[in-house]
Amino acid sequence: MCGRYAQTADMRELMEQFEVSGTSPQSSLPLNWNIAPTNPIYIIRADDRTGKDTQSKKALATVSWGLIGPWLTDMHEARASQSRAINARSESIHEKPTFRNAFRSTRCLIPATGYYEWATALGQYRPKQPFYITSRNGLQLPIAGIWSSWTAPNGEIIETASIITQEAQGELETIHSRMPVFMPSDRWDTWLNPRNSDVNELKALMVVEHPESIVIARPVSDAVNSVANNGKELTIETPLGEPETLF
DNA sequence: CCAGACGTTGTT
DNA sequence: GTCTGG
DNA sequence: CCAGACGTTGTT
DNA sequence: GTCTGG
Repeated sequence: MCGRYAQTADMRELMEQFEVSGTSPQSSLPLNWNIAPTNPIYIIRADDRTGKDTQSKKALATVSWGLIGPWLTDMHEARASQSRAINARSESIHEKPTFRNAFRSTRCLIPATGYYEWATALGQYRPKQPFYITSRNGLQLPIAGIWSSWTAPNGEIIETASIITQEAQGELETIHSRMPVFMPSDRWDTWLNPRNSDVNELKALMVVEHPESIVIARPVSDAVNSVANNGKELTIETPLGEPETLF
């Protein structure tokens, strides 16, 4: 699922919606309607990693999309690892070597203006028909994620993040079998607090009744397929082509 | 013991 | 680094 | 996630 | 078919 998304808000807007009172990046990211794996992205995380901060202040940060296996030592392998670890299954995230440490200690929210989903071959839509999925209330989608820090051989510190997924529900199920985990605002502080490391409690936070009810999916053109394309037009609703094979 | 994986999605 | 498979 | 490459030697 | 790059 979520392998491409849009982030077209400025920092001020994100800091408002996510109540960021801690640190924030020195410079903002360019508006991007076609964010691809390994691209720079915004995340919201606890300002104080130790969890000693009782005010649970939140920070805005920029990281690279896709976690790096913590045992890796080679820059090239790290890059390859990132492309393969952009999504973490909520069902198994607590036991996967690539994700488990980050799940226990460094969770985050990944804000998305909207994300793209391509229809699967066996559904009711033309295979690869792209959809743009946004929040019904016009706010940013608060996607549950994890982040981690990796030190390259040359000493460079690379921070990365991955999106957590779950089984698709409701209407989204007709497009694709997976969807992101959306984190309700009343759970943000608990989710982000590094002191919370109980696997069962954390997994419970990812379970929401009718998570699909907060979003709406609209078909868009194939232009989004190529990462070379970028712009508001990628998100404009486009009529569906012939939905089924004619016989 | 050592070697090899370590991830997700979707699928003929 | 740590787990799984052989 | 999709698109595009998938190769070598020698060199303007 | 499978990997890399974006």
